[in-house]
Amino acid sequence: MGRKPCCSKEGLRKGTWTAKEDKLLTDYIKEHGEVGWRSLPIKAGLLRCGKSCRLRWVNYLKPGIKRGNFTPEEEDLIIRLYNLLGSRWSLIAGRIPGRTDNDIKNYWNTHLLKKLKSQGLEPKRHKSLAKHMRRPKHKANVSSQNNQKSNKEKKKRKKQVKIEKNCNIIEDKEQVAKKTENQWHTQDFAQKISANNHDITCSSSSNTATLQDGISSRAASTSEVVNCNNVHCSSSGQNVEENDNEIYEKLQVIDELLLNDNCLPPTECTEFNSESQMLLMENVYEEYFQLVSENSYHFQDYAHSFVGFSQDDL
DNA sequence: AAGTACATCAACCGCACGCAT
DNA sequence: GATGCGTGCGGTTGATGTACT
Repeated sequence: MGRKPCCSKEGLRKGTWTAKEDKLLTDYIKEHGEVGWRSLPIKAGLLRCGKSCRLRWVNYLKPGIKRGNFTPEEEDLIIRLYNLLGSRWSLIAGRIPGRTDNDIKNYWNTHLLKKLKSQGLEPKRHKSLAKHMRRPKHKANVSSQNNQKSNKEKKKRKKQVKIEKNCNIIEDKEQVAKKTENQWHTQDFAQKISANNHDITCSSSSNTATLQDGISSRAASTSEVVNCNNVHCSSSGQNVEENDNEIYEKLQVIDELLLNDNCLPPTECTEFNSESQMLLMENVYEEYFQLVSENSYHFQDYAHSFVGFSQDDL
């Protein structure tokens, strides 16, 4: 059965937003928060689709959004992240405070792509990465958690079977990939990540609890692929400060990998030949970005030292 | 000044996913 | 398990601005 449209199109305005509409939307969200986009336009007195409202807020009206030119540091970071993640703009945006995915996507398509082409450094598209795209999990509310417990158990098992299947496929492709000319490039990088795998696989704190399951299963599958068995999980009982330190250290490890030229795949090798290594990196960075987004409050100083953003930017 | 080509970026669209029923 | 809803994502479009002839 086909899906209904997100909202009735009849009588709704399209195109550029007026100052009056912006004010209505901003005032409503300031009072009620970012909830219920579907019903928001009616409640706020807007003749707009809920999706349109969300987009306007997220990309333009939301406080903290940076306007204006990108700095060379931001450019550099975007290029590096694109090389690693492909066109996963939301993940890239999550690493660049104040910039939206739409902004970065536009900037990439209109500026950076041309710039790189003119330098003969046109990056290859990461179609295979997009294929494996996964969005971060929503946090379930308390009442629904109990109802879904049994379903979760079933899904967990299903997921495990799927992971095991994927591992077999990945191992086969791994063997093929090992025969390629660029083997040493990707292997070297993957080894560096796997060497630090024990540092970035698992943690638990109140706000990373939903991450635990995903990380554990992913870590198990990826560590199998690269023959790294140092998966361990810290359990509850740690205080918040210890967890913060732990996460902080993990971020440092990954940032080092991200920013150290010696650890990055060479620019001429932007398309990873081994799917398993690609998946490994994807998982590592997904965990990384989740950690950043879920703990951004704790790492303002760290972000500041990292790319020179001021605390006001965060 | 008028017409055209090109550049920019806000906004739209279709799809995928998680969750609820 | 099937279905529908709400949301978020990436790709694309089109309105507007700017440069050029």
